[in-house]
Amino acid sequence: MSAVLNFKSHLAHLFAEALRVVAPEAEVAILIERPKQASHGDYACNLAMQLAKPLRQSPRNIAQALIAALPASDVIQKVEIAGAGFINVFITTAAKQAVVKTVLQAESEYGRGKVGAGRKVQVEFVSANPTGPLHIGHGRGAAVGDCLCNVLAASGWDVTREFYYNDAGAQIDNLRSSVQLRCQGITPDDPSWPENGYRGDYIADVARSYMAQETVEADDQHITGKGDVHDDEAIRHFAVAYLRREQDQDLRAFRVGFDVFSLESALYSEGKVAATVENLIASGHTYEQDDALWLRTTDFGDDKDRVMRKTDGGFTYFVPDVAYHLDKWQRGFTRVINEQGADHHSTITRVRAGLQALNVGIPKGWPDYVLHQMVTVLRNGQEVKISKRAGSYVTLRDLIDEVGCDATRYFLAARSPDSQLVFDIDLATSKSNENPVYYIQYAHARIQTVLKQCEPLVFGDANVGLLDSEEEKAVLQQLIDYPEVVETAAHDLAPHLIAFYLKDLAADFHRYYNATRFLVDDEAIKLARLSLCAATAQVIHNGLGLLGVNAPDTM
RNA sequence: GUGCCCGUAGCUCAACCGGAUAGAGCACUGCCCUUCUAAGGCAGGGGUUACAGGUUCGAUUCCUGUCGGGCACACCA
Repeated sequence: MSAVLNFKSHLAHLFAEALRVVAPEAEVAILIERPKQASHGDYACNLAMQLAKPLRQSPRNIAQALIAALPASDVIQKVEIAGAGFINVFITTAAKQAVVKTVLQAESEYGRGKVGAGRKVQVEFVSANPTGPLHIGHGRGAAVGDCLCNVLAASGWDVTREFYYNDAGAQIDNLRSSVQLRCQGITPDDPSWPENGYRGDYIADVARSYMAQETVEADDQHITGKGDVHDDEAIRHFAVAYLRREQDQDLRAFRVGFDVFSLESALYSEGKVAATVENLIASGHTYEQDDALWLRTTDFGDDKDRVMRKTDGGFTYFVPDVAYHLDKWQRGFTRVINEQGADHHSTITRVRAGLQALNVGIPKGWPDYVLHQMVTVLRNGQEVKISKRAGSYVTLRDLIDEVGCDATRYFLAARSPDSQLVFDIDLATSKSNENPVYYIQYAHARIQTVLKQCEPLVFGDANVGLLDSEEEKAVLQQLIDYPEVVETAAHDLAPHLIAFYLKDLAADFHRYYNATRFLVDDEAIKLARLSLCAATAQVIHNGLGLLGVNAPDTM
């Protein structure tokens, strides 16, 4: 039996052959697509319409010639010309049925591809400042970033997940002074509370813990509170460790892990910031003005030059950022993707400009960025304003506790990062049935229940040729599509495509389930149907795995 | 004012980097459980794809402009 399952690329090759015969000179892209309507076949090619102009012939005539030149293939049942000149291809049912055995043999490997070819890619995401708990915006970054990593890994990339801590700036000093004031019993409603001090209750928790001389564990370090109200350095050290621990715990509860944690403070202590500044000066793209050092970012597409070293001698934040990205490059990551909130988009130009100015062979558009738009939270039909300073926000921890990890991850990852997201807490909790994640998980659970009643099952003997109802063909086609969906999600850096796909697969399965009885007397039919069920469950399992969502056996 | 993202059914979103009659869910109406999980399925109504032009065989998709929403435009991070 022919093992061709990637019909799209198979057909593309066939049409390329036909094109060489019909119009060897033509330079057109061969595009095979899935028609929306079943009557238009399984796959369609628009080559004839594209060739109409250069060949000065009618599309239908060209289509006729292309079909005549199309090499034979045992997966093609028939080819038709339709509409203005579409070439519609129908795949034999037998070729589609083969997917069942392929899935059952490959198991969790089904859908994994080799496009990445083992190349290294580093994905930086979350990268929250250690100045407070993770909020829902970080949650979106965590969900999107983690799924993106999973999808890239499934496409054959060697993925490194990295978290960058801005632990060395003005906001850290802010944190320190806020904690210090709390240690002294001063609260945010006191008139002496600084304008930009952190007001959240968690600051009081940090202060209490510090004064009680508790020990926190973060990043393999044990830090014990000194209890000394006047030791700035000890307070800063403890507060950062305390909040990092909180973030680590939240991320673990969200099932997100990292391979590497990078610290901004380390870039300073290891001299990487100083070295980067020296190299930028040596590059000739800097100048002194008004007692400050400027980088001529306008040489690289920025709309104005940027200060590197302030009049007070400190560096602006993007200088360590450039040093950090140079470090990524020197670690051998020719591909880097930064997943961030859209409120950081102005940094892109500056970081890239700094890297270009260094002139060390870094490509112009490096690194890549995936920016997710802002998340609005609705509670009781009202928007919850997120403000870290005012201390009002919805934490990731709240969401995990109230909504659950599965639903939260799905909700936050199931939308294009380019779109703003409205997270309605009441909808996600009180009416959790409406959440599509349950719809998908339910399909998986239903299958497991059915399979459990017939164990042990040996699908090797299953006659998949018996699967030819409309509902069965729809499910088969979905299973065939899965590897391509994974590949597209990785290529487009669009993990939400997995979520949409799973919803469609679940819908086709539920339709099949309602229309068909599996546990029938005819053993051959029963085994064939159960093999399709098992293959469907496998793909749901694999897809949900990419989203970091569980595939439960019972609900 | 400048840059980036978005605008599709009453609501939340799709439409495979230009394709054929723009699709789901929620909500609304009516059906389907003595048999595998009804957290499910079937049927019905609901649209000038914000607006106006342009590009071409063909536009929700690309280009220009207008309107509307969000984000960012520091010697803050």
